[in-house]
Amino acid sequence: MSLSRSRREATHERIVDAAARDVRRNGYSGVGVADVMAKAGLTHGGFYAHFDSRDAMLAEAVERAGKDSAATLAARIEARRAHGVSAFRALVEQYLSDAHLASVDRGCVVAALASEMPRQPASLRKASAERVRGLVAMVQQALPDTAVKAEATVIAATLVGTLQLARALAPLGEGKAMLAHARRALIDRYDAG
Amino acid sequence: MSLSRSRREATHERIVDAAARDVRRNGYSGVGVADVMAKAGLTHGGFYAHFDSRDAMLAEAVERAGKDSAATLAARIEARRAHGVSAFRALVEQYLSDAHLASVDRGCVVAALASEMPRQPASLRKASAERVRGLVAMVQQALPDTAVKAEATVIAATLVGTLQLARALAPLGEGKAMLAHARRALIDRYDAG
DNA sequence: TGTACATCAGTGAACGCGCGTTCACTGATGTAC
DNA sequence: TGTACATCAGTGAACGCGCGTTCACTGATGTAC
Repeated sequence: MSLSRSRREATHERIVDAAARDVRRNGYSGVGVADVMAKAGLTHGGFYAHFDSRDAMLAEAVERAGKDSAATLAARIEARRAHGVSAFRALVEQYLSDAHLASVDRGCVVAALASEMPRQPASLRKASAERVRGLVAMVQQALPDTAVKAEATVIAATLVGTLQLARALAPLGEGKAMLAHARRALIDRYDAG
Repeated sequence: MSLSRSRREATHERIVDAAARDVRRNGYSGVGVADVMAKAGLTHGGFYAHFDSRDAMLAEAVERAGKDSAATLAARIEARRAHGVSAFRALVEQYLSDAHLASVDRGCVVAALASEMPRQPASLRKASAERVRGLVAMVQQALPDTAVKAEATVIAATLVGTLQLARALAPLGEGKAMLAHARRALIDRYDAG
């Protein structure tokens, strides 16, 4: 039984992982049950043994996507701090990096989904809003411990907005310049030291 | 013939108008052919006499939505300038107003769609990217004519990001406070005079 | 001015496909004795 | 240790619905003479 439970849980993880990427790449409405199951190496029939509904899976996927990218970002910040870079600078440089511009499906779930969040059913909205708060908290933590902490929401909004607009313009080449400009503006403003 | 052409054109306008609202309220994938036609007072059968495809209609709808909200915003800015308010302050106060938070379907198309733009087919991406440039141009125009003009993209990103995050958190009450904070931050920073 | 014909915007039924959901079944893993 | 039974994760076919697209047709508007 313990063996079978761990197997079931491992399968569940694989499904959520696949969905966490698909939801960032394709949006809420672009995640298909059969598709996700296939990516997890399964057939679609077994889906409802794992989730009550497609929406329930999406809620888990959003949470997973948020926690994954938060962990990646936190690790990156730590690594750069070890090299003497400030947490805030590391956060900005990572969030607004060319790599983040390109890898939507591994990146920030808020940037990937923000404009769609208000249209989701309640349970999904809730899971999504939680990711927004997570991002704001992360920015706040990276900020030097002064009165600037109050600026966390505006900074988070600037990060998200910049990445989104850069992606919208990306294949046309204007995206990277936009990122570079925003990196400089934010670092000059909040990390002058 | 001139009469029939104007009738056809008037119908076309009605369809695009309905779609311009629906695409902001429901996203690209939330716009249905039959739905839009019904809102324009028609049956769905006549749709393909007006557009080559659903995507072609969406491209027109995005353009229309952008130009409409830009015109509304410009008029609002002019009105407030007549009362001695600076263009930039008027822009920020209008864009980050509680009214704009609530009325997605009449508001900025970039804020309504940004995270979905990279996922659209080429023709739609192009129309959408054009709206991003339009917004940046509008911000640039409202900025006092100094070196700050270069900040237009970051400011546009902050406006878009703030509105989106506020909407994502809106029903939970955190949205309005977020807007108020961002208004103050932007005005203090760029409109201190 | 009036009649016959042509054009054209819009109608409504139907087609086809994708996709979420259901369900009877299979094969493997675990339990009872 | 071995045999019979129970549990359970996963399979694959099928259902039902929404929706984009097509098409033959209608009724009204405009043109020819």
